[in-house]
Amino acid sequence: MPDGDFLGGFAKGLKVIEAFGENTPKLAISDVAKAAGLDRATARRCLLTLSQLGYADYDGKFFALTPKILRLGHAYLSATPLPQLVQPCLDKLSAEVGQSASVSVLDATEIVYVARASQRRVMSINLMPGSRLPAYCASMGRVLLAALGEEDARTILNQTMLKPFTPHTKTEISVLMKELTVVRLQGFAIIDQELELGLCSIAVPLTNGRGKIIAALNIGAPAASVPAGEMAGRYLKPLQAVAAALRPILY
Amino acid sequence: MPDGDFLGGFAKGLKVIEAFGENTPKLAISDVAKAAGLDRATARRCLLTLSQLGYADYDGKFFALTPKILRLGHAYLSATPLPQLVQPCLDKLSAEVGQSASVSVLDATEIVYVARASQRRVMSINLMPGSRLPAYCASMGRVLLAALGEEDARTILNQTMLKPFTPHTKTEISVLMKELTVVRLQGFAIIDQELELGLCSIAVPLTNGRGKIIAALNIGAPAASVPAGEMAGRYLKPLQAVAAALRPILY
DNA sequence: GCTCCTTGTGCGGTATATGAACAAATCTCA
DNA sequence: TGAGATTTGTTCATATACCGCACAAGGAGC
Repeated sequence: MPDGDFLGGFAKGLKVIEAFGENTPKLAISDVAKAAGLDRATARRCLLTLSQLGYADYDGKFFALTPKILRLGHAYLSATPLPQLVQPCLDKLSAEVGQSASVSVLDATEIVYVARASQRRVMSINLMPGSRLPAYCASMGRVLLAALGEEDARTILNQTMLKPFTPHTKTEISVLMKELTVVRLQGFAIIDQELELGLCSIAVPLTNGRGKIIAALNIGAPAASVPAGEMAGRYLKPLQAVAAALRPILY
Repeated sequence: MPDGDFLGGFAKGLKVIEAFGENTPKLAISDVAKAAGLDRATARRCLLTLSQLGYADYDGKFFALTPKILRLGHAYLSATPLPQLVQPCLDKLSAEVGQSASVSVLDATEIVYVARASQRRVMSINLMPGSRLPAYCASMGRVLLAALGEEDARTILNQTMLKPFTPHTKTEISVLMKELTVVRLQGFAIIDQELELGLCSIAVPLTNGRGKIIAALNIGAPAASVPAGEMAGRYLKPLQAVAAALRPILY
């Protein structure tokens, strides 16, 4: 069924790149074929192409991506206005409150960090632009899901593997939906150690000049020094000030 | 001429993604075709495919990449051991000396940041994992070029657009080659405002367990607070300590 | 209204995907 | 250790989908 304007070969190649995930730096042809759901012959040609273009290395047995592959993602970060516009504000905010600050957008069920100013590390995972977290248990995720409206948010939650990262993680759709309503009303979201023990965070939406919510802004802090109850008191105003300052320059 | 194992279509698709560069967040079909050197019909099919897969947005006139495209590059950062292994050391180093520290690798004529711990911002450009700088005028670039050996380094310099970013930038191949010899002998490189006025940096190579240089590690500091002459005295030992600590765990 | 530039669309020739069959390596278990 | 079993990599023929050209249609600018 030739869709006319859909290039199956290209799509398969992209799947091959995505086959290289978290814990799989080096993959054999069959591994890739399995991970991407492709025929081994097809996977092989994609990999050899990547290798010839310098996007992958091949030692005769395993393929591994090269740093050149970063060009693809970096095309977005350097081309899109959002990361560039918010970075200076993020730096200032982070220095002001002495905690890490980040901006992220929604991609399906995950939030994607597009800019970040990190203070001392409090999380076990290392976040950077391009990093992803499940939306349902991240403060920015809650804000962005709330912005979608009831129905769309529920659709996304239904697609999500709701797994408890800590004993505090909320994993029931009804509970999460109620939480989203609260977030929508109060205009911010607070996460108390739902993603990682010892970590609290608070997020507000970033709206563009026309009032559309296009991203979220947050501050994360160690629960030991800033209990969840104090997050709003300490950080809500600075966050809202930055959001207000950014509004006119965002599109 | 069917190369047997090379997928032209896939290669073209990747070129289309790379067409979205620095100052071109939104591109029309013809723009992409021109930038990537493709037929308009081909560019159009690639773009529509990207759009159908969710990697790009199409408003009927312009295409723009979506955050989903970051999955491609992030596959590398999260899959490759190097960034993960060095990040903790980088954080410690950065906190210790109170300056930004980074690790990068070489990709053709450019260095690519694979990990970074940033202190207050001193550069006008915002560096993050995936960012690129020309190798010839960056301290880590000098280290990595020196590691290549005379001949390969010269080849790369010949491919490079040697442009003076500041009055201090060295742009003559003979001068640069001599500089590389010095770097090779002394085991580190210092850049004094060659990339940006007011910025000095010092870099050392990172070797793996078998003695091969696989990356470079640097510290950048404002020239105002740390003149170039003091860079080595202050930062060389900490850098070398980190490099030595990393050696056994790098492969 | 005219031109120039851009976009959308069919069509033929050609390169590419497919799946099975073969070869080579790796594993398993005596 | 060695032979069979299993997985893996590669090759090949054919049906198919893709490439690029040329033409038609839609806007933009003057």
